[in-house]
Amino acid sequence: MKQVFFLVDCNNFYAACEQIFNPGLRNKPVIVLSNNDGCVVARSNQVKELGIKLGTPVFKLEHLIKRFNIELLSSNYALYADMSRRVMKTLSALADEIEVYSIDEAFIGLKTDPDKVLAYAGKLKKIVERNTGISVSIGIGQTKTLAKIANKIAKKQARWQGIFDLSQTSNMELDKILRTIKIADIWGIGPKSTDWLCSKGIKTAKDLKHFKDQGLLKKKLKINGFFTWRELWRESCIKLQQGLVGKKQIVASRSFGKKVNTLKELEQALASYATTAAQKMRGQKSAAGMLIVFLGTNRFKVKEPQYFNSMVKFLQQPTAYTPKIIKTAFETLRYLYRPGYNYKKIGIVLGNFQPLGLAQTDLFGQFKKAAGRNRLMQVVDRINQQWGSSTLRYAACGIEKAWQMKQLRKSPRYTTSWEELPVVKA
DNA sequence: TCTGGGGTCCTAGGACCC
DNA sequence: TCTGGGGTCCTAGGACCC
Repeated sequence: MKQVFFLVDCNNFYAACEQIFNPGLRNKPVIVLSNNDGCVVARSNQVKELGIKLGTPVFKLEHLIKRFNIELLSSNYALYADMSRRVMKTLSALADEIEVYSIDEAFIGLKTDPDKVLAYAGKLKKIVERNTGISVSIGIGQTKTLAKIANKIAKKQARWQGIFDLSQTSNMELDKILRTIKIADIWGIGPKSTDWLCSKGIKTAKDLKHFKDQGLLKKKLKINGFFTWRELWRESCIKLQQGLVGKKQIVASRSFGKKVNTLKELEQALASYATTAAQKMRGQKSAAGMLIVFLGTNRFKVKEPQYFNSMVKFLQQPTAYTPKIIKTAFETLRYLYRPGYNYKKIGIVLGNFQPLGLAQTDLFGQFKKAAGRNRLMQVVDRINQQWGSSTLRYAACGIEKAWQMKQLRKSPRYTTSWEELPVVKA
């Protein structure tokens, strides 16, 4: 019995979600766009083959889009979140230890006989695909870092059919494979570390593994980089994080779909994001002890005057009451606002969480008031959950919302809205 | 015209206390 | 009047992830 990690990663997740519910999109080049329909966040295989990179602004792709008849879609997070939940639920039923790592990835930890590893991975893959329609790739290794690397290989090299195992390779074979992995493709090694390592002549995962000066490594890449190095030697340092972990902070922010320069419009947008963030926070049963408001101009317009700023505000009483959060955010915004700029973005961060309902209060009267407010918020959340997210709104969020982001190509919420269920024509 | 959004963790340095 | 060092907490900034 030995400990192995499986990294299960959905293939082209957002594009795949769209293709499941719209068969006309299958086997076609599909791009899913970021908010405001700005740049590429997901691609179907056909688009990857065209060499289109993640993050490319869509206006740079006009010619390719026409030439190859690429389908463009706005991102539809309600759909992706629901599909993710289905995938993770299926995996959880098949695994003792699971860490949901991102919307489309999960680590699974297992103690097993080496000869059963591949069969188990095959079972995971088959059942997820059958239950959800989403195809996955699985990488296996004695550490999370190696499982990540194995997953890359499973995805890239078709002959492995979506499953690649590094847990049973000999040390010599492992080094041979690590030689083919570029330093920038290692989990935990970002652009800064890549630059530094390359300047030292370290270009592949094998080079890093055999780098001798551990002291220097620790000094430059810090403790996490050192863990990465040890994980390449099959020593597990980064543990599985199981269970539902509440967020430590919650951010809501968007770029505007049009020019915004009045305080009034900024307030409306801020109130809307504060509402979203507060609702999310109550979903994890937290109350905020702090909030940050930030705003800024469009950094790509180099000829326009630029302004970025943010401010932290601590709340004497942690609160989950949306009107209080909006009010505090407005006070903060008034300090930050400068007239005469074209603003591109505003946002709010909630943090310093305390469990909802346990918030300390100094006066009995305050306590009673807080209980009433919690009940009110529960009712609002439940109504919005059942009847659509904007059934009950705050007047501060505005009615017209000219600043709202552009999403001209959004698919229906097939799985989360009764009005938008897919209909099968007989 | 058009360039995403939402997170976590680590560390250095300052403030403060004893 | 002189003189010290250790510990903790907080915060801002950096780096990284999907």
